Amino acid sequence: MSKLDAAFSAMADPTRRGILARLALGEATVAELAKPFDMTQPAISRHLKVLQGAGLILRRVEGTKRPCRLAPSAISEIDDWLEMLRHALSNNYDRLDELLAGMKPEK
Amino acid sequence: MSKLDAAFSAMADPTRRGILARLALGEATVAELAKPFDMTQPAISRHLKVLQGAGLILRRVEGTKRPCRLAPSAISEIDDWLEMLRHALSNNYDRLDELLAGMKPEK
DNA sequence: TCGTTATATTAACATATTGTTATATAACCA
DNA sequence: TGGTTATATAACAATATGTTAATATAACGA
Repeated sequence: MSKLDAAFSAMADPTRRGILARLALGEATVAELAKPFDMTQPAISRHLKVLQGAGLILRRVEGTKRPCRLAPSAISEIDDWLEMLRHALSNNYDRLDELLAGMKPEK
Repeated sequence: MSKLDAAFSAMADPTRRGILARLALGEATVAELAKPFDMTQPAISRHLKVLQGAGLILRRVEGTKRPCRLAPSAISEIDDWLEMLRHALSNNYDRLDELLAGMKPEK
């Protein structure tokens, strides 16, 4: 699985986006991250594994705790790829299409 | 499924990203989109359905053809959400990260 | 050491996704 | 008309994903 596959796929889950949103406020432990969700701790652990595998979060060891935080380079690959679409959409590549679509005689 | 779920999930597949990349160059029919992939036409049709469901592409009817193009608002919701992470990552909200990183009271 | 806390791992299961083939629909063209 | 082209849908198998429950590991505190 490519890095982009993993990153987009990880972001596709609302629980995981919730976790990322929480981490945007700062570091948090697994228990802290699990709190807001109506979900078991193992489920959260697996979501964290997915986020880590996608390079979106980093973890450290502090006693029995494993605080998580956003990976500094988290969204760079995603952003790079989206830049291609952004460019296509901001320039008038698609305007010509729209124009042609509008001019086509209806049946 | 939320809009964001659908959008991220749609982008998580390399075939669908390939289709989007092709559409960034301009409108294309289903057959044209299917060409580069070692995959049957029905499989491509389903990928297109996923992309359309996620609001990433638009389609029109032209005879027996169904040309596809990027939806103008394609990545806006994704971008909005990523902006939150971008902001969290650019500002050093995580003071602990800052401490661990350099121990410098830089400003 | 013993019990508690924090987290990870495994097993079992249901659901979703992705691909295939076969067939349907609908417009075009001779 | 009838045949071809362009695309969609149905049915199915294989695989992936997400959840819970049960258990394991590992560090803390008394």
